[in-house]
Amino acid sequence: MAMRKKRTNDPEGMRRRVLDVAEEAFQARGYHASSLGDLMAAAGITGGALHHHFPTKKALALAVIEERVAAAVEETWIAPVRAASSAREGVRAVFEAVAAELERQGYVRGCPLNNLAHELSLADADFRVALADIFAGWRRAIADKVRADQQAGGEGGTDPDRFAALAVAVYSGAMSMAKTAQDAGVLRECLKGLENLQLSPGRLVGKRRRRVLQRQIIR
Amino acid sequence: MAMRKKRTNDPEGMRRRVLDVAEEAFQARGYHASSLGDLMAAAGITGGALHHHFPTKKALALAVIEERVAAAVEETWIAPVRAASSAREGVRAVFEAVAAELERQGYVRGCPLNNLAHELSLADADFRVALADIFAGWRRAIADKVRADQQAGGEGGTDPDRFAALAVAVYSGAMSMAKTAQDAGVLRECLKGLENLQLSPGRLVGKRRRRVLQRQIIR
DNA sequence: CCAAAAACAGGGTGATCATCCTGTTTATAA
DNA sequence: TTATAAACAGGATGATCACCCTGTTTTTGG
Repeated sequence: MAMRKKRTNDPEGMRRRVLDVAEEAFQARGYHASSLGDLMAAAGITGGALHHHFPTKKALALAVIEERVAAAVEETWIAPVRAASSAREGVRAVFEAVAAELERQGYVRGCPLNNLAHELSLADADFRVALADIFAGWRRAIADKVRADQQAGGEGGTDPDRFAALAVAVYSGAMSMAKTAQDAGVLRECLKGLENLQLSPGRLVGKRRRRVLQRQIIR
Repeated sequence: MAMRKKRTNDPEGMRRRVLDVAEEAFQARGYHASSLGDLMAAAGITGGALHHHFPTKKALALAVIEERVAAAVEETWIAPVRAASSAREGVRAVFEAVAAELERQGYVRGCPLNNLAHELSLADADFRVALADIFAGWRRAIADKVRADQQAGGEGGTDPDRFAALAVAVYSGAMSMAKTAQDAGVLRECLKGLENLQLSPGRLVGKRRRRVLQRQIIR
């Protein structure tokens, strides 16, 4: 009697399921608190399959960062800001949408990028660079939108890079507090502050100073 | 021949040394990445001594949060803001001082409170509450200073709670980026934005809404 | 059709980790 | 002085973890 297929090889699907589970676990419990055994059980896969697609836990986390976290920032922040009528309106809309979503679901897991950035930036240089690149792209998208507004005649008194840094900082910090308090209200509070924000133009004396610190990853 | 003292019991000193190395390790590597073996070796103590003062790792972390992290926020933020000529000046001075210190030491370890908040808030309710209390005290100190400024005739158009939330959020978020980029420049960039901040008064229609989300700690 | 590689299964392994336990030394109180 | 508790020493233990290895099944390329 002929044996039926015991397995259906589906490498893309398998890889996607692993990333799904890992993204979820790293967001909810963090990198170190998520064991590969947990992930294997949650994804319903074996150690051999996991090791085939991601030889180490670090490789898996790097894939989560570069593919999933970056995509989440793109979807949640960059695309909406680009599509908005202005940078200010885009930032406002994202804050509003995130606050509404958090209140709807009833708990706050925090920002995926900031969550991993805090846990992994000092642990490994590859992690740190990957995460820093996402922050940079996030800020650049907002600053570019401000510059586009200025080309269109608006936002005369706003320094694009400064506004972008402030928007990302306020969101990151507000989300940190919201997660710790399990209360999304601080997001709305901070949004109101940002809405009333007036930014004087950056003084144009010389290029913006940028002092990169010497790297030193501890132990 | 008489045996000399083999040991000098010093419970306070022992406890302090454990907290010293734990504070340092949790800040540099995080809670889960710091093993009790590492801490014992760094502090030069035995397992028996550690277990005597802190029966579990969680108890040790809780002590670090309640005694050391809270004290760090008090020393770095609350006391300087209270002593400043105004809330705005206090916030400015702290940003400036922290940025200068980071540039001096050449690397960025991030904010102790935010570091632990991100890793532990969702992991354990006791951790979360202890960390949320520190955030609350931090914001309250700044808001109180704004109210004092208003009693003295200044800051007429600023909502105290809103300004405090924004200041803490900007600092937390800027520090997150500074840590990930290993570059303190974003702190100065965000400070400039805060300096030019104008906050319209909060509308006084009714009490400030505060919607506390139902608790749901994952797994 | 037939190798060769890719995809997956599943048990093993050494290391690490938090906690516990028994015993010894030091301080305290009666 | 003496009993009692606190303070510390140091090894034991069971669980967990990331990674590896061998073998089997499926797909692919010639």
